[in-house]
Amino acid sequence: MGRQPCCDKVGLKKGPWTAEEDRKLINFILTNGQCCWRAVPKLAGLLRCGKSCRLRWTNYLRPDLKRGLLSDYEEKMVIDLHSQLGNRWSKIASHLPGRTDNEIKNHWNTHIKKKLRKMGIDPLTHKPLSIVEQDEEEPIKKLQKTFEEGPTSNSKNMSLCYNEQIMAINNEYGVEEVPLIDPESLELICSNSVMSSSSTSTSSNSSNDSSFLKDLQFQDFDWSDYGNDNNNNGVDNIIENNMMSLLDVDDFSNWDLLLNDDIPQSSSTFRLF
DNA sequence: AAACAATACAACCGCAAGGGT
DNA sequence: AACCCTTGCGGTTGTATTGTT
Repeated sequence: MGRQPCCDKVGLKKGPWTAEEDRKLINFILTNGQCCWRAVPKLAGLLRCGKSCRLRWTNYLRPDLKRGLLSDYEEKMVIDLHSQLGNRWSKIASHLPGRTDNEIKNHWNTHIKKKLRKMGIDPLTHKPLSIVEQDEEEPIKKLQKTFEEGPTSNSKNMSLCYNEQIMAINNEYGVEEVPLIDPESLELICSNSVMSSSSTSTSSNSSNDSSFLKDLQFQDFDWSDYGNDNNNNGVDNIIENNMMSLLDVDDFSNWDLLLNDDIPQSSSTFRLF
């Protein structure tokens, strides 16, 4: 028995959203609020599945979203939170108002990972790469030892593929991607982490001390009630109680642009409440 | 100027959690 | 308890853009 698809995919559109589709979705959400995403495409006149609509709204069209690159402060927060929470992007995103889990995940994979590696930090463990490298060199050392121990029944074959095996190990561990540590930058990192830990009473490891996270808490923009009501009164409640959250937005210029076939690219002009 | 490669990010996919019946 | 449905999450892919040769 196969899994039931989230929606009937026959005839549904995939790929990038058009301005017209965005306009339809925004108009629908503005009029009706968020409810039962499965029904949204039909009601909004979209040839998309509900899941796609939800993602488009939460990751791109929501009025409280910031656009543009993460600031240095936000980036530092992401790194600190990631060291404590790991790849729990939604949890990390909850500490960064106006940023989505998807956005943070993408930024992590494209920018922060590289930055950390350049700084000599392993993005996975948040430890200096020298420690990681020592561990990673073990398989290569073992292999070298095997070859140094003299001929065996299959040494001929092994010698033929020694380089390939080294390459395989390097590929597996990404050694070629790992730059040597610049002692200066490492020192800088360490001193920074000492400073941050002394100022926030935490270290960068996975300690349970939550004071650091408390320090990082922003005033939340509360969407929790918005659209979580799935009963029949949901829409009315949403419109009555929560749509003001949307309508309190003090500058609709971005949406005006969008509704005029111009997708907003610049940073958010929406106010958080 | 064209072709190719690298990068950034939007969008998709599958799975799991949670709530309702 | 079992099933169904919706939503949320994290990993992955696809594609547009930018950089390089």
